[in-house]
Amino acid sequence: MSYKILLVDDDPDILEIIGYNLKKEGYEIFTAEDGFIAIEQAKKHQPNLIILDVMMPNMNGIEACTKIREIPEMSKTIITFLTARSEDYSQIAGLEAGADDYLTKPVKPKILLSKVKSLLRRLEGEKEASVILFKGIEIDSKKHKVVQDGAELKFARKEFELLQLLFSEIGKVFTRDEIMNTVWGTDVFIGDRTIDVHIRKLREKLGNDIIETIKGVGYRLSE
Amino acid sequence: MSYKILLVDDDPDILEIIGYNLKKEGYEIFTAEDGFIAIEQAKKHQPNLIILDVMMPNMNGIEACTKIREIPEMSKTIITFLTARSEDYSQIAGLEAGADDYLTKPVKPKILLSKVKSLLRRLEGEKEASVILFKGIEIDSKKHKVVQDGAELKFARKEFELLQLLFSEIGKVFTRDEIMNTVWGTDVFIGDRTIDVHIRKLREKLGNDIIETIKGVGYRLSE
DNA sequence: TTCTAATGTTAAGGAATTGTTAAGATTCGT
DNA sequence: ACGAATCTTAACAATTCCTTAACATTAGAA
Repeated sequence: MSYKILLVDDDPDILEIIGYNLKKEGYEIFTAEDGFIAIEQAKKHQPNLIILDVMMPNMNGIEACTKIREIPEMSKTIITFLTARSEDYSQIAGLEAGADDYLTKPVKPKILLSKVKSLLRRLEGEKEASVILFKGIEIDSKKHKVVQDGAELKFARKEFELLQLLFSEIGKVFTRDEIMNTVWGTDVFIGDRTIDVHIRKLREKLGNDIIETIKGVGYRLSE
Repeated sequence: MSYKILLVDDDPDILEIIGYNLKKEGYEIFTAEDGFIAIEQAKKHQPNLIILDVMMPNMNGIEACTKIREIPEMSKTIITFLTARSEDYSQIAGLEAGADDYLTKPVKPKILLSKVKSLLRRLEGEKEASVILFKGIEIDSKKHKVVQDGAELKFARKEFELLQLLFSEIGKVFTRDEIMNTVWGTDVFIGDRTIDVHIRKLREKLGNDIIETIKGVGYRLSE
């Protein structure tokens, strides 16, 4: 299996150089030029490793790291910082924000590669995913797999993301706004009925007594 | 607040190693060497997280987990299993016994720590669990759920908002103006009877001795 | 007590929200 | 680039909720 790596730096040259070296080794590379894009990309691609520049416009690396760590599916992702010098400050703040390691600029390709390899080795023994079980439904977010009473059900991406959201806090009511912001993102505008349609698809597959409508409020899993 | 963690394993070395790493992070650690002791310890210390070895003499981890889950005060406790890899069955059996996650041996300290942190992060959100309890009525605003003596009652949106308002300050008299402004907003004009009708709906569902009318003033919960 | 303003009750119509369906648009994998 | 899967939209149906109006009842002042 090829690992996915997300590179985040505001300097396109660095993205280019590091990206080139990592691609050559067979990794799948995504890039982002600031913290906001990084978070989007992280959600979208669920990388195994994120290399995050500390100093960036908009949202700096430490903030971005904190935000990414708040995403449940991202708890197993390894995050490493990229700092100009090995400043004490960034090491401490970075590690507290949930980073696993840090690299210093300028990055030498050989060092980078051995570091990346050693970081990813950690994942080898760790393939298991966070599994949620509720009402005979088992959701494995890493494997993108849902099993109900022993039988596997197939869900398309948006469906699965919606499902994950609802299962992330069993019984909580998720408003349409929350659903939109989480599943579709804050900058996408979709019609009113789109969410209904996806809810319907979920009910079609899971049965009608799993997802409850709270009219005027939102949807929740019925306990 | 420091979290309490209960470690359960029949191998004292593992208790020692994991315990050391977690203590270093500021967690309060308790240990047990088999399922029976684990249950005692759990009752005594009410830990936030239990890390439970599956294979143990006397009582194995799955049985222990089931028993612990039966203790009402322990319903919010997070339980995670510790398994030697490749025992697939224990994953399924474990999750059905009520575990939230599982770790595989051998455990690497950094992975353990990030896992523990991410598991405990779940509790953060639940802490502000906006649940009010009064006269056998439980209101959970996050879940938009009302339970009276174990049975769930359904409330439409406006009803629920009105209910929340009354329960927000038990015993306080809320004037019609206050109710209007809070539940309907300042720019909506509704007739005189609308509030009465909603109050009536609440009484219909909750019983007549919960909400009191103070004529000429407003409504309140009767203490 | 009597009278009056305030509140209680009921059912019905309309408003707002959600459900359903199928077709067109988009994305994805090969 | 093509077909298949997925996503979005729009039109309409179904449902639930909110409000109102008309009338009944009650509490408290005179």
